[in-house]
Amino acid sequence: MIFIKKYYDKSQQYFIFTETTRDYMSNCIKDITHNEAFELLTESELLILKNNKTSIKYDKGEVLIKQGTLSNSIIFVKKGISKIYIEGSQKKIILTIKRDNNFLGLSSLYTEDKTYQYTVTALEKCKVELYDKTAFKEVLKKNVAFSNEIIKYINHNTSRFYKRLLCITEKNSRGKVADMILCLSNHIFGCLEFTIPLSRQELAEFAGLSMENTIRILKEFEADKLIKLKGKSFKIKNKTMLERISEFG
Amino acid sequence: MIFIKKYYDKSQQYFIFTETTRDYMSNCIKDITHNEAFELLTESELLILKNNKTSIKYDKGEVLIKQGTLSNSIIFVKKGISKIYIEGSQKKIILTIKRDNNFLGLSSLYTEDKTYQYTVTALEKCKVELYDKTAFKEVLKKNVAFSNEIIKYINHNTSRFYKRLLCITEKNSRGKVADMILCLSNHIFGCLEFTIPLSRQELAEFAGLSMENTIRILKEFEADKLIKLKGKSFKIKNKTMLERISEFG
DNA sequence: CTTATTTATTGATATTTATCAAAAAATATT
DNA sequence: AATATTTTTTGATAAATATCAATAAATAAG
Repeated sequence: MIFIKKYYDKSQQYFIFTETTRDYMSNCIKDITHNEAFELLTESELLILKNNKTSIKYDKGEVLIKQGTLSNSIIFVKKGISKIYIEGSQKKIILTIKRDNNFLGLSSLYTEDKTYQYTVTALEKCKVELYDKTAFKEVLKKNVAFSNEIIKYINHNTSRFYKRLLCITEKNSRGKVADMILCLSNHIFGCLEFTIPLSRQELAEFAGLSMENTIRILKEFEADKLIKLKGKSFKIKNKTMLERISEFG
Repeated sequence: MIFIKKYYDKSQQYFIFTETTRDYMSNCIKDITHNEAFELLTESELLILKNNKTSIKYDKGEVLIKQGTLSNSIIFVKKGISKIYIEGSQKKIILTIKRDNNFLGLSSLYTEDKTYQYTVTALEKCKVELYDKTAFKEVLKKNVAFSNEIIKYINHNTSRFYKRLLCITEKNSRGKVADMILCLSNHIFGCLEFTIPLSRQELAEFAGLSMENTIRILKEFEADKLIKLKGKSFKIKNKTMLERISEFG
């Protein structure tokens, strides 16, 4: 039987699940793809982008965007998984993991600070298109529907971060790890069995915990038969319980 | 002599400041005002807004925006201080405190989820203008410069949240409290002596700590002659040291 | 002005989580 | 295949922080 430890529950040291109708705040809101935006462009606008486009392939581990450098490009990832993270003075925190058909660098479109706010590195081979920011802005000026679609993507990211901020403040370490596993399953891989392109250290940076703590909780989940682990391959065996740990932890 | 306690510093239990050139990540990046956006509009566009505008006054404590309700308005705060916060299932976290001449609700402009992501309440009397979202979007569609200015505001908020996320993950409790005090001083009140419209509980929600812990650290800062406290009135006596605590804590 | 109620403060304590250290396992290198 | 190196895991421990409880102070209500 699995319980969730709660702070200072006097009557019983462990908290047993009860059915309540709380708002369930998870990092795991579904991500949206960004490819529809291009369909809003006219031939001439597409041509502007085409003439200011560079197609590049990145290998695993290579840096697509480096925090602090001048943001001269808007990047569209056609294929591949990448991690977006902020580098602090002591720690790193992975904001999100992005799949195919996503823009990178939109949050640096119009800002006083002309540098990228985060670093992006490829977690596997990535095929990307670099658009010159000036040209991209030109198209943005010409086409209001396109511009609004871009606002939509930016706002979608923002609402993800609101949730993430709350999760980091509110959830305990088990909740964070459960949430991360569900996030990987639901939104990155879309299935219950997957192999992560992340080290344990990176998992910790994603969960916002120390590596040792993250590992310990993963092992705990394994002992409780919630997941099955083998190196980087994960198998979710009791999704309902993971959801409850994420919700109540 | 003031030291900053560091985790497990073996050689010496307390960490003494050393001059390094680290990136200093603070929540306290300067906020921008949003009134310039209106200057980009034509007469006819201003008229559309004017015809879809309601002017309202809110008293202290009243709710301007409620998380989860349908986002039918874009709000422009002409005058007054308000707090923006996310309500979790167990905790609240104050995202930011906004002054005069700021838009609220921009992050709900274009989203699948048509509800507000956060709650906003007045910390003092507020004079606001409610714009019908449909009309606001109509103007956005007509005027690209306006649209881009709005993107700028949204992105500015985003970069604030990136920093905030990092601060919450990286800083210890003293660093968080020091950072909060500096934020209030630099960007909300613009001076070293100010009276906060926040309770201790709200300060804790702003710092992301428990109320008791927040109070204890405030008292500690007072004992160390960094600040002077009297109820809700604050006086900063050693800004340099606060900055270092925020930086290294 | 007195009493009730809320808010702020302090102290003691428990829990969570990070850190350190060392071993085991996995991967890379020769 | 043997060795070196890195990553992962485990155990022990310390520090940070939250919680509980009780008191003090401030504010509101009668």
